[in-house]
Amino acid sequence: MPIIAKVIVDTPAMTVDRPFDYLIPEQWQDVILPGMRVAVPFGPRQLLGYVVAVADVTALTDTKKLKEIVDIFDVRPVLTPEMLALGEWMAQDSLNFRISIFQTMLPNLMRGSYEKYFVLKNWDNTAAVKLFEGSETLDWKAVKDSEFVTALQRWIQAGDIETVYRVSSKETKKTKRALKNCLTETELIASLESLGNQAKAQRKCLAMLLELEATELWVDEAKARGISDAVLRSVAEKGWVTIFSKEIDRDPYANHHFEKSEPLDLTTDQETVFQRIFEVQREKIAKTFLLHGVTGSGKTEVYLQTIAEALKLGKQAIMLVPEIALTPQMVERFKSRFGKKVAVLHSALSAGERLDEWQKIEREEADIVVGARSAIFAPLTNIGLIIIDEEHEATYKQEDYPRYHAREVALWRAQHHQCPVVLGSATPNVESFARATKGVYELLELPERVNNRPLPTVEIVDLKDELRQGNTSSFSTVLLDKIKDRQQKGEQTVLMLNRRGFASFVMCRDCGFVPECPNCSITLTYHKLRHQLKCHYCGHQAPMPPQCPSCQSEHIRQYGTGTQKIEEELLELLPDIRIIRMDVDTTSRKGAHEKLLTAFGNGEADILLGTQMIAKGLDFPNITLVGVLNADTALNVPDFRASERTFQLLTQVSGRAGRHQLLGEVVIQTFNPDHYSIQLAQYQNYIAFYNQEMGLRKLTGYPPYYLTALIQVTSTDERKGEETIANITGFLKRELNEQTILLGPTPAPIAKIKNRYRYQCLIKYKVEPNLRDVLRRVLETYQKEIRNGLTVSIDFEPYTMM
DNA sequence: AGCACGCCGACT
DNA sequence: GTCGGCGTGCTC
Repeated sequence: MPIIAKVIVDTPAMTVDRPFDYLIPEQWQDVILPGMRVAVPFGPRQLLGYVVAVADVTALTDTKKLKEIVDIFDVRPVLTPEMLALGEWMAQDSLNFRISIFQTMLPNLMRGSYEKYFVLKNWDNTAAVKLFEGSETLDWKAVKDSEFVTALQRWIQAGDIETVYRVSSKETKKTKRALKNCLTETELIASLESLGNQAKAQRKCLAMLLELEATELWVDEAKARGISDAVLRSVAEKGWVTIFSKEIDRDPYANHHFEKSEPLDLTTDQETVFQRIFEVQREKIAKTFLLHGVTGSGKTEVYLQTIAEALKLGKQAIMLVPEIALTPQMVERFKSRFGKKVAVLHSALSAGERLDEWQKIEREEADIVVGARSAIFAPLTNIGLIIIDEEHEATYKQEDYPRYHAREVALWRAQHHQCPVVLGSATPNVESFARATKGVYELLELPERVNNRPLPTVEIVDLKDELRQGNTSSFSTVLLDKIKDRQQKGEQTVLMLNRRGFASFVMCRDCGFVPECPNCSITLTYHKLRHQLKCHYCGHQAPMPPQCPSCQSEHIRQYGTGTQKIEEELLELLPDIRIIRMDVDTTSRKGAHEKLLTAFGNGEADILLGTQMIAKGLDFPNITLVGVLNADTALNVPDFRASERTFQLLTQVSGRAGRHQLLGEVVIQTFNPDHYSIQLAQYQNYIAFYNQEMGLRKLTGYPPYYLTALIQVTSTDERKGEETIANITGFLKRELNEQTILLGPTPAPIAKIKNRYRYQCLIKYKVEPNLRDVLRRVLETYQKEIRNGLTVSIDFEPYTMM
């Protein structure tokens, strides 16, 4: 009989990132299992914790220290043994805290909610009774900032009051009012006859109940049939029906109807790819495929059919898509093919909806999970296939704690379940493609668009020439002519404004002064709506100065371009053009994204104007022109992946044009027409891009030729930060191989955020078997410095180095 | 992360 | 003398 539970407690700190032993009270001795959530006393507090193991003995020498588990929150484990093992691996591999990992694996509502309150014990203490306002308890929050804190401390010492810490789960169920018929058919008829003539509404109600086959009915529905609340109350009073709250699942797609779709015929290429994946599915081995298919080559149909095979084999499947591509269009495709078997997880769900979807998976009511990054932790127990669409997308890497890459988690789970992983992309991550050429992954290709649709023709426009010809607008002559042409033909245009590394800022024309955030080393962004300057990192706001604060000149104005400004500019050039604008402003409301896309799909606009969010997943037959207004802003970012990102973005957005009957055209406007990432995007020539990029990576010593880890130090004290990063770099130099390259120490590209100075050092290495141990030692050393406003963080294979 | 414990300066 | 500041160590 296990009497000891090993528990990871809810405190994300290095010193407690290990299991603590607790006694299992007798009544729970065969109830508590690994993976369950419990409440445990931890120091003076009570915390939520995850049982990671049960045992007969404790390794603790002083067994008097053992405390008992005080509460349990689950009847069955919420974390499977697989998830516990995965969590352990993630903790070791990425130096994450175990508690943070477990919490990301589960819906937010399963986290603990904490209460602290006082209980009055001595009612003779009149001052206390007064403060408690005659009640037995007093909430800590109500007094924590008041002048009574010292008095309370005194009373605790005297034993007049006690502090109570309580942890509970936040889970709630959504309920809906329902009515239950308490009468038999004969009783119903009798009651009907007993009613007087004036009780027409009650008669109608009973008549309805008679017709009803079920004994229960939603109150909503009764109302819809013309039975009012008042009538329900009177029949309930007579005991004929009871009204109660019934738990329901929140189904975010409850009001959608999905047309059933059938598998499409596959092209020869699709068939070859499908068969190869299917072969491995039957063999039940862990193998990773890289599916390189040009835009419009029908990757999604292959996904759908391999998933169908997984189901036929009695298995389940996970399909990850970038958050931004988790559009209603995408969900529609899955729901219409697989119906109720699909669970969808994305950031637009409310906490309750997310919990319900999770539970639907846990109860094995869903066999297919479609979702963004964290859906890789879906509690499926019999996975037969994992697909990551647009595998090159940066959103698969979580950049804050716990740091993880969904691709790596997918590979781990595939190993556990012995099933294939399919990484799909038109523009694979350079590292992934390198692995495919080396045979670590198996390369599968879809080189042609379905129905032999040609790729769109791409024209590159040099904005320097436009300027020379005196065109200072955001639209080149070529692009504007083509837009006009489409408008006349009734075809549609997608315009993308690339916002990466780019925002509208303010500058003084006379002295060049640019307003910066006082807390962060970043230029302030101009917001037209409020006529304000805003910092995107700390939220600092300032009014737009009427004069230059530096030279008093009035020639201070906004530079750079936002979608709003583009919209105005275009309306000035083409007054009768209909534009739908998609950016953070117009899509922040729930469902707005879907609404705008539907409107565009219905032909309610000539132009869809947006930021990167429109580059993916759009599939409308009438789009024949794609314009990229500024292709190169992403090139100016200090990041070794800048070219790769630019190439990927341009290729993706170009792929939106001419996907169906009509031919597509693309216009790319740039100041760097000769840059290889732009040149090669013109022909969607991934292989040429890959080769060129690999040459550069080799020369500069970046992935995949080197592995990387980024150490970042932040400090409120500039000197201390500088000192610390220097010490760490020195330490690393001593501990690591001679061949390992250390870039730094240097200030981070954004040298200050929220008044914290930032420094970094990039480790580039080939073989470092002890790297994790060495870095763990670094973290341990500076762990106590957190108190002095210093943080040290480590990111393996970073995606952004800002 | 919190919280207690403990060691120093400035007050009744 | 003691109240309360915050540096340090511990939590099964």
